[in-house]
Amino acid sequence: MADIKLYDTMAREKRVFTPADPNRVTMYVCGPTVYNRAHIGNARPAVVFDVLARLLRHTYGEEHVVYARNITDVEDKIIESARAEGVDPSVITGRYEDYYLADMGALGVQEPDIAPRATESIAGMVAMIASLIHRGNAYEAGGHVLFHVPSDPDYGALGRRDREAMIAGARVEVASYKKDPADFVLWKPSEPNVIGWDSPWGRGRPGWHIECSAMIEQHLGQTIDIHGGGLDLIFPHHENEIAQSRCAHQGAPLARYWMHNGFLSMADGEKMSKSLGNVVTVDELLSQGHKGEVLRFALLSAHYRQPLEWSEALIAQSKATLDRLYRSAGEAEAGAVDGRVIEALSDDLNTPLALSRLSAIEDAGTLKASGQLLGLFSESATGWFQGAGDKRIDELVEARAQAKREKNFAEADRIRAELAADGIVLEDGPQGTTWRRA
RNA sequence: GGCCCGAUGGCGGAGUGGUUACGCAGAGGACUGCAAAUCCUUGCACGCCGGUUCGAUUCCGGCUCGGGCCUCCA
Repeated sequence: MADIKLYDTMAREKRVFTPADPNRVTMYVCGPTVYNRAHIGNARPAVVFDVLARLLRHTYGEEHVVYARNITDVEDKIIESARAEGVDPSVITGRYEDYYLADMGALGVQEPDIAPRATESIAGMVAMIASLIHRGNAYEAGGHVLFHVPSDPDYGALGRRDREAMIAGARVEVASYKKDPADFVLWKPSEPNVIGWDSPWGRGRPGWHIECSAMIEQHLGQTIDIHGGGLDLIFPHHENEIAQSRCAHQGAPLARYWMHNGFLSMADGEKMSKSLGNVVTVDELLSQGHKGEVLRFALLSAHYRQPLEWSEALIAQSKATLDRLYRSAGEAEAGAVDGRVIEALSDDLNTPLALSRLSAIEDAGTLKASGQLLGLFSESATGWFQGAGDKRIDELVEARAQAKREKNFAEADRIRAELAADGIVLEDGPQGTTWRRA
């Protein structure tokens, strides 16, 4: 079995991946806060870590990988949305969770083994917060419970930043009840009309970071193998998760490998983000007629740590390449996965290299299996090119064949043009004519 | 201001101390009634300036440009 190497953000280098227990490889990825539709940038980590999960399953066995991706369903933006629509927050979260799963599913993302919701782990959060208070790492102030950053001498290791820098660069006013400017919220009070849970510190709701720590503890254990997420989560989110979990667990590290995906940018080179308003949602792209698998291919065409500029040209190139791969794979049954593809993926998930190696595969069955490891070839070539069958097309194709037999090329070309107007491309081969949707 | 990352041919994008993937697009050819698809051929790329070296796109330093993070944005 080839070694898998992963770039570990903590170590700042590629490291050979050795799970603590090869029979139970654990991975946790920060999932969505469900208050709006996922944009294509949000889809990158879902797709990237989906590929990693597939690779791990292929390497360690289907039953030996536990992949969790959470749903953050309590958060102030959710509360704002619910208030704006005049509905219960659960209406918002239920709706966007469904959308999220549908959108990711369209991109060929398999559902993780566990998809914990924050609201279902409140008890674990309360227990962890109580433990942190007990150990002197957290304190109650002004109705809040705060993590006291100076109580953790190792704070800041992931992002490599010292507290002076963090404080100097802070963009937000420091709340007066904080003992230290870097302290962050574990629990905050909820007004009577806001969602909340009873706790030793009064009715309130959890801060963002404690959610992940508690869900990881509950579902995967104190130390997991891989923790993933977007680059922007390194600080403060993952830094805070690390501090909370380590302090609550007598120094046990939260994760043995930290992985972070780079960002998508738009044509102007700027990061795609909600606050900049330059987002395009997965749903919009699908509505424009782009196939989910094409979008997936586009997302995988750059290495996950590299920036990727999202553009129409990228989508078009991805489609052209995928079309050709589908032709090569044809209707073949999946065979064994190509070793060179595994090798590429095993080298820190080098998907562009893996994709290029797909082109070099001779055997259709090997190609199909290898593509499927990347989440491609979700359907047969016929399904890919034709979609649902169409009797009218079949009739026109037959009529054209008749015209060709009669050497009536004018009529044959007229029919071909008629179909072309509907986006149907004809291909004459030795076994007759086939058609596909362009 | 602090920290970090990137810079490869028309486009996407690997990789490497010396011979420079692959894909898309383009060009030429074969095939085709014409196309499409396919096959073959083709393509003066490694941001700038120094350094190390017999030799650097690849290592080191500086610069320029671009991007990201700096309290809840994947």
